Amino acid sequence: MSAQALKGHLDGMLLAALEDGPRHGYAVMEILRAGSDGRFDLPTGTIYPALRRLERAGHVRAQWSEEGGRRRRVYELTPSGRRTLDDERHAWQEFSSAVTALLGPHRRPVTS
Amino acid sequence: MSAQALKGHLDGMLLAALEDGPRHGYAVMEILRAGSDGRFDLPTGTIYPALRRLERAGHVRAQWSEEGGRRRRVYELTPSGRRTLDDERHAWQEFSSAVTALLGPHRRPVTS
DNA sequence: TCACTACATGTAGCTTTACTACTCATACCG
DNA sequence: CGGTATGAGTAGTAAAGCTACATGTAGTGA
Repeated sequence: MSAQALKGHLDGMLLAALEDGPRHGYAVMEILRAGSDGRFDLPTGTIYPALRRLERAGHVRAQWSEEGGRRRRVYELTPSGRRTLDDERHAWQEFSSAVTALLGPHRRPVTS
Repeated sequence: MSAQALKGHLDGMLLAALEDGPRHGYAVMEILRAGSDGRFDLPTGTIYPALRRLERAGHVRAQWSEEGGRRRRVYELTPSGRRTLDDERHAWQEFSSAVTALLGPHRRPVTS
């Protein structure tokens, strides 16, 4: 995976990981890793700042929780986050179909 | 389309636009615009530097041509460029299927 | 003739965003 | 007691597309 491939597509995936209920950062990380067959094995330096960004943007709400001596920051979608997720899904559809069309299948020269 | 969405995916599309024969920058720009139904209407400040980058990387070869008082820089794929295009196609498959899986379809709550 | 648009190429500086490389802390397992 | 998994974070860097410009020719309509 190219170093820049993720740019602009991470937020949507983070929001999607929170869609089915509140999750803490580490769990979101796992969801991305498992849900991509290990392809998105993102460093903590990517995921935590990204979640902070979403918080600042008002798309998620965060809350500290202590459970079994384990300090966790649990994130939850806001209504704005749900709307944004819808938008991101739509944008991804548009974007990916355009790239797929342009990249096209490899047309090998006819070898009749 | 998000400002960063293209990051890391442009090179492949540029190479693909050159696959069927040499093209000059402006023509490549048109191919991207037309082939994406107007979604990738990229500014010249994006396309020309990107082509230079591919040239420096050895993926395309460039040549000036004068035709009807029109000064054009014509780009052509190198063997390395063709290999890279194959790689980019493969990477795009991997990437887009992973994103699609994670973004997922919107599962609305059952409304029985 | 004049203005506007399409064609054609380019650069300098900005911005965004993911990554690298760290720090800190607890729980668990051998 | 040492290593790994869990859990959160920051500072600084690099990549790459975008904005806003400059430059020039050709064609078209008023």
